[in-house]
Amino acid sequence: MGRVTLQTIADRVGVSRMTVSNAFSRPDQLSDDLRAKVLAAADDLGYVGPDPAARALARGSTGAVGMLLTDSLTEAFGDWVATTFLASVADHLAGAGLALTLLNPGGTHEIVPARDVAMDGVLVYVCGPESQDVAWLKRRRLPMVGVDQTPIDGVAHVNVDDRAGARASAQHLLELGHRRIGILTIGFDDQQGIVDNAAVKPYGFAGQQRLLGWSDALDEAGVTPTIALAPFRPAQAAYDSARQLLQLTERPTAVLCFSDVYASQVLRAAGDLGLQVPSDLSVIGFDDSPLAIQLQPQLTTVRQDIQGKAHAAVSLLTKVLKARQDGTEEPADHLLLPVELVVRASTGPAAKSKARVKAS
Amino acid sequence: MGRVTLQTIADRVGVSRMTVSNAFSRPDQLSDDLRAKVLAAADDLGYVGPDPAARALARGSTGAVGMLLTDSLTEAFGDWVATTFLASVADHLAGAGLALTLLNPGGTHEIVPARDVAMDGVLVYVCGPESQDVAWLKRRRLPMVGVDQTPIDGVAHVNVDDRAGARASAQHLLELGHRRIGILTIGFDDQQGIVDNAAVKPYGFAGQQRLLGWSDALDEAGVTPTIALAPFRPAQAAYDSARQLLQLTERPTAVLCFSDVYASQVLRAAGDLGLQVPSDLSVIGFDDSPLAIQLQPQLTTVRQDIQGKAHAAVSLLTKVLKARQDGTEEPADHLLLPVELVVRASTGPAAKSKARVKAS
DNA sequence: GCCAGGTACTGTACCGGTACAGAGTCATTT
DNA sequence: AAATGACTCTGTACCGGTACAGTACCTGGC
Repeated sequence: MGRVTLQTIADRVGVSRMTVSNAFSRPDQLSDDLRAKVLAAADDLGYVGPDPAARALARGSTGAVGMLLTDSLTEAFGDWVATTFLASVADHLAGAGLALTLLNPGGTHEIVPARDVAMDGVLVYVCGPESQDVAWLKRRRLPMVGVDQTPIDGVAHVNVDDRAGARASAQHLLELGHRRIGILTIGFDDQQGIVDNAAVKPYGFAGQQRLLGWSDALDEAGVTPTIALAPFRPAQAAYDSARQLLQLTERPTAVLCFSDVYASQVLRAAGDLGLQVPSDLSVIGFDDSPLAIQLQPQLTTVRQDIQGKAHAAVSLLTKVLKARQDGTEEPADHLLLPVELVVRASTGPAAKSKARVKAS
Repeated sequence: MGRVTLQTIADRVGVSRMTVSNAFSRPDQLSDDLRAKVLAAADDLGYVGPDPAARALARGSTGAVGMLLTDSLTEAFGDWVATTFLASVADHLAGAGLALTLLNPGGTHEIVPARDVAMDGVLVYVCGPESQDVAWLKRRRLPMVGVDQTPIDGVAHVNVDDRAGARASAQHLLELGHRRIGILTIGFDDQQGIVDNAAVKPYGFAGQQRLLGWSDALDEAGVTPTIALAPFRPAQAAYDSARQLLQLTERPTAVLCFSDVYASQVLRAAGDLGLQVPSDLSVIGFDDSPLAIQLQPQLTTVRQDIQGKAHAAVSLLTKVLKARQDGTEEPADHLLLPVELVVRASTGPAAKSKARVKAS
């Protein structure tokens, strides 16, 4: 007994293969009676439905879109922002009847998912333009939307206004009277601790944009921050760098952080050093993750709307998909989503007396 | 200018289409010289590689396996166990050169991923046997491995020895002298608070197994627990149920919890009621998530090896895949992974005096 | 000098569908 | 009575590859 295909059913019912195909895929193309008969025969034969692989070839669409992430997934899933985004993307895609395929980058094997997996389009999340996988995807001319990364020419993008958010948070500190300001942001794996401002090269697009934003405000006020870096993982690295910042002779009265997670390490370091937040030290995070309100004190931070980002990315991608299908021009918009400074309890006025004592 | 296919390249180089195919897919089938020439021509024409969809049809394999989860992903990603498992699965699959496709269950649309997406096999995580999506997958006769769920006949499974873990944790309490024991476990959405023991029907396979395990030990000791339920979300529900338990006249001296998250809510409720852990109350969690050591006091809990579970599931699935390909018999093993009781600071001897006073 | 066995390439027959342009049939319009 | 059009169903030509069984040629062994 061979496999059941459209032809098997067609023979059984005594119609053409095309009619059986229509029974499944275009119900309006045949009478209800016949269709019922066909479906009954199909069911009887144990036919499940048109073979997805064959259909994908014939139709030119697969019903799945890919998602490329920089790191191994275990890495990415340790990050609240990435996880939340991914989940939200999957849910939004579900609404469009699309499945989400996770593309492991690299592929030491002869198999490179970005080259070898069939999909209708792809979301590229936090990947540099130099990524090999992105190169494959581009060569395939797959409909593509980049998210939270350095824009690539001719590709649609969704980004968050990291720069404006960072600017606002720095401005907030300035308005509170802070002048000795530390920055704890994300570096490459080999970067750790306080670094020369001229040499700072944060990791990733968001890292760069946030630094630019902080600098926008601080430069304007003539304030030169002290910058410390730490790789994203392990968390301890951020703690160590935070501690370095807080043990400077000219200890900052406030620290701007790359993320809420970094900020939590600053809080921990502050606690361990006997510093009160916000009276001795103000701390600002980024993202407004759930952590922000769990921390003691609750964190002043910059909120980004991750669900909104996912929604924007999915709808932009489906737009590109549709344009590709219709043969119309494919949008290559660069969306920039707004952020919002959320002031909570971790920031307060600069401690003037102490600052003077130390500064003199 | 049409699309570049194998034929385009074959014509250009003056060889057969088959030779071009071999140049890409079976390098040993042609001379290095010719292969280089073919690849150069391909590159020149902007050919990316064999079309994945066509290849999938011809070869009968797609390079991706699916993963079916009960809930929406946003739901699942709120769960540390599920997230960690998912990430680990993806990473292990990467090692086998496979991508992971997330199958949204249901599909209100005419599109049902479980039926319509091409894949080589599928992991089914925490889905009941009554799931429609599982039914589709079974009808497709896809190689399949179930994880953390009620075993389905003829399907390979990976489960954790929840029952033994629960038994051990209850035993631990008994050995510490506890006789008034509360249980806080997972219920369906409409179940909340203390319920009649006879009527308890926990949610999901793990929930049922853990209850069985606790009962194994408690029954043997002639102890009848007080059982409270709470849906998995929101977390507040577990808190409310925990509070009910702790405000009983005959307050339990120890609480067994479905998960570390539940246990954390018990700790919180205990704190709010002025109870000291472990002197007034012992608490045991399940999973040994990172939360367990973040809590104050650190949690006694049952450790399950989630990475190991992912590894087992992936290698079992690849085994089934291989058997399918080779035409050999497909394994339908039911693996049961061991767990381990980890005793930390949240459990201690039953407070005898108090117990007597209240009990008298 | 003949045969065995390799290597390098080709021809044919699929894989299992879908798109699209007919071709009948029958009721309605002019 | 012929034309129009809606409704059903069919035939053919792909979609872009891969498997497998040749065929032709070359090399070495006896």
